[in-house]
Amino acid sequence: MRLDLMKAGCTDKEWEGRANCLHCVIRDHVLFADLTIHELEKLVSPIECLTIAPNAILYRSGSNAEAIYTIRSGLIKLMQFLPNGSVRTVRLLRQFDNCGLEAILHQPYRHTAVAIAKTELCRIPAEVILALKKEDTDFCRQIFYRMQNSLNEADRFIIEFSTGSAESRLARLLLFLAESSQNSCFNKIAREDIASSLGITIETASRIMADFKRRGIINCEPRHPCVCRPEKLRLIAEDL
Amino acid sequence: MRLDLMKAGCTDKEWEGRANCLHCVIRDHVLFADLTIHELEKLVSPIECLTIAPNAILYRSGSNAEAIYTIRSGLIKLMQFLPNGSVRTVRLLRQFDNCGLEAILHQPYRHTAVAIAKTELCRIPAEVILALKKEDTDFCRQIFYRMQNSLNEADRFIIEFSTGSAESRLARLLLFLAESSQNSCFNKIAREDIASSLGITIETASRIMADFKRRGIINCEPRHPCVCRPEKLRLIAEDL
DNA sequence: CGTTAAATTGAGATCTTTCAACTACGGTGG
DNA sequence: CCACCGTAGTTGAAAGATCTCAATTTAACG
Repeated sequence: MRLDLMKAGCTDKEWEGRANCLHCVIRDHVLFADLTIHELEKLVSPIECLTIAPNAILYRSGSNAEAIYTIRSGLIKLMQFLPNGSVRTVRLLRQFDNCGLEAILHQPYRHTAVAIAKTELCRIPAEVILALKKEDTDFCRQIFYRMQNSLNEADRFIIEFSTGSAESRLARLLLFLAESSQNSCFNKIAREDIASSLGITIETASRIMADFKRRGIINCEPRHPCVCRPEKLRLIAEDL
Repeated sequence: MRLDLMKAGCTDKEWEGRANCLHCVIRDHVLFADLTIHELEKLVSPIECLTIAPNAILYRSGSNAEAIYTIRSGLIKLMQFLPNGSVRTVRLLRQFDNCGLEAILHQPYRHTAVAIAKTELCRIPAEVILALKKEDTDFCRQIFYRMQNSLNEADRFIIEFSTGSAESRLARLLLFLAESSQNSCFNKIAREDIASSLGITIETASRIMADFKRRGIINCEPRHPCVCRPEKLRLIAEDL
């Protein structure tokens, strides 16, 4: 796997590789929600939007954390390597989620971040955060909020993806993946990613997915997103 | 179980129920490490130290978060209830750890916090934090640091206590419990707490503990802390 | 269309749970 | 001091879940 960053305009194609946070479509949800247009204008220059392809590595565990990221669309996994050589996914990040917050504390990245799907993100250098923090004390609240959100997601990973039978954990994962879509569908996800997210083997993940298909709980046509039945998945998720 | 808070002097017995943060023995590790004595004096009054007994509930999930806590000694579990009625421990907190950081964001507590052992803690009302944040922008850094630390611990819970066989998870838990002591010992812990921390059943927890005793890996005399052999536990922890 | 990686499936071994019975321990009250 | 009680801990046996390893099929991609 190699780093494969493709720069892209933030919202406007003409601004290739440069952020246009003033007109950003997700601005209300991102880090600068509380800032005035004026404050924003001074600081946006070093911020860039980028798009990374599936399997691209955003950053590596242990490397120098120079920026934090906000996900605009797509799916990112945060992985951690175990002493015995295996790997565990500890977080799945989606739209509005943040990663790399370690950068604010000048600590090295604690995970390896890899795109599962094509992902668009905003890259905010640590200096920008530190500058904003100095100028605007209320800006801290935004960071608190982001960190608290990460903690929520971490708890959710323990509760939903690391508790109960493999079948109910997988049901919860599919519900999670389908959460953001209106028509209960989710993009293809590798069995290996399912397995490392749930702490099970690839074979078990495959068997349960096959079983869900046979029972008509999910429907995955090649080249298309999978469609699922949330009511049925919820029954399995709660072990009823 | 009922709330059983016993107030105790912070460091000086004469200050019963009131904090004496200026002379606090763990001051360098706690939230106010970066503040001057002068800044501290103005704010310590509403802070109190308290000691809670085993099984005492520090706060309940969903209740109004009015204060954050720093643990001075002891062991606290953060629990979360599942839709199906069972319960999962998502964090084990020890000396220097914090909980209830939700208070800073005026969010309700997200866990139920219960003492596993007799625990001493400092209680810092949310207003104190907010006041300090206003006066001292660098104070935010301390909060960032605490939150980042909570994230570390959450990841650790996933990696160490929710990954691999029940045996290696339990070995990692015992290493965690013995971590702070010089002579590799840890206090008695209920099988139920082991089970809810590792996502296994009480019986499995009991069987593995019994097996560890038989193999001479741990030695638990009644009325005494357990003594363990970290080298052996590490081999099991890493599945070698 | 061929090549390669990913996904699927089967069968047996191993691990974990379940449920039930039993034991040990720490109080409490006589 | 001891008998009693309730809770927590232990153990056994069988069922069920998951893993391992190997073989096979399918899908993806140039």
